[in-house]
Amino acid sequence: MDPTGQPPDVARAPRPYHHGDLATTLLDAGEAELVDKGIEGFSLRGVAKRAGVSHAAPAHHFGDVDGLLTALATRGFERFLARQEEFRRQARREPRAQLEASGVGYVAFAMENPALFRLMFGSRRPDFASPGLGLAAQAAFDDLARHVADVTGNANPPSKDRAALHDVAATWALAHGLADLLAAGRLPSLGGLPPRARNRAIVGILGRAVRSP
Amino acid sequence: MDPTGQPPDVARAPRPYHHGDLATTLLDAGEAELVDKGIEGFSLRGVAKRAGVSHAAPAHHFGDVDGLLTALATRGFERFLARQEEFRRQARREPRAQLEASGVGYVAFAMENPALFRLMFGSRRPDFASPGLGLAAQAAFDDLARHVADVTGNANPPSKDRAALHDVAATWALAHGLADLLAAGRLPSLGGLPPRARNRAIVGILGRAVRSP
DNA sequence: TGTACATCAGTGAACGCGCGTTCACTGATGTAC
DNA sequence: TGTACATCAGTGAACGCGCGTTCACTGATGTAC
Repeated sequence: MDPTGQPPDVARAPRPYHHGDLATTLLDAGEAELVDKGIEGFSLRGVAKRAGVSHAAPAHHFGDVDGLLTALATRGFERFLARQEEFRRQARREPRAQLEASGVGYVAFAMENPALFRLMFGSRRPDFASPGLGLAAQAAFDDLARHVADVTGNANPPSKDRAALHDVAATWALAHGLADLLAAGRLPSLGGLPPRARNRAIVGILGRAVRSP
Repeated sequence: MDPTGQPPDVARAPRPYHHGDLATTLLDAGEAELVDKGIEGFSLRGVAKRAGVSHAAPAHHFGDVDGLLTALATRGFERFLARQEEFRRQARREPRAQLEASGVGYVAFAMENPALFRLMFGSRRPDFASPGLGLAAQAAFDDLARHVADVTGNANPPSKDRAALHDVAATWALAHGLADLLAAGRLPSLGGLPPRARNRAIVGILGRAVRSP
């Protein structure tokens, strides 16, 4: 319990009329709302309440509720890529190790942010036709495809080359399937392992997707 | 346009006071509602309207809205298994061909019923602790695990044997990832192929999950 | 440095709506005798 | 075969609620001169 007896998310000092960075605060509050209520129970008023702001305030930054969800998904894809990069930075430079690190990061992100992952991959509410979200999602795909190509040595675009398509589809599907099942709590015998053992298992499984040339 | 000028889902003859099989009608209407509105826009009143029945009627059969969603997911898992069996029946008896057919059926079901698939695998609203749904979901997993074991020749339970766990996790994740991505319209270069070519590609990809002994 | 003014960001009341659920009811069906 | 009665299945009105959005407003900030 907070010793002042105040709820921890209420500012002690009188908050200035202007917030400073309400957009970011609202995105953080939106993520918390997603975690708590799921996409199905997500509401603009709930987000505003979490942010400690009147329920009409978000409109100034995101337009309507779908605008906020689109922004949340966009930031989600950016973090998704960043998480994969983090794992790659700690891995050997060799293409295979880099691809494995990407896959582990893919799955780790989903397990760390299951509600956000669902918004990004399992909801129709964000506007994927909006340029920001469209580009962020495409960037994640392109990044994975590039790392697959580095391993196979096949630089042809998947849309033109059947082998390239199969390689990238297999890798993506394997990572995505593990991510989705583990985020949902399916596969408990894998998800319940301690993190290091789990990541080792994931690397072993992901290795089946593509073979080096 | 219907030549009688009547909406096709309105009965011509006065409907008797008792419906006969309202439970099934409501499940069908629920699936249509899912397809149209998604899980996020799903409402009991919408389902009742589709079924041509007062909005209080569903309570007699399913209790509340979550009861209906749980029943929908349960029937979904039963159909999911049945669809895989259909593909297996048309395949060679050899274990590898049977497993491939299961995977193709897994993906086909998801592409044919994307909204239902999402309810089954991507929503927290159905009550997975209810015996009916719990058993139906477990049966689907057990079925897949059995076919994986038939291919690998490893009969140890995945919870005890690491190799068995990796094999079943890899197969499930690969099928599930393809299903989820294709159902969502991601992977258009694969999803856009004509059905026969698509299934051939899926078989090729699924084959990477496990190796025969 | 001061002042007028435009713009921006957040407020709080109000709106209309669709929702899930409850409730007393009524029509239909099944069963006991 | 008839009748009384219990049970079942569906109705329609009513409830209270939380929602997204609109709106006139006000406090704060930035800028031109």
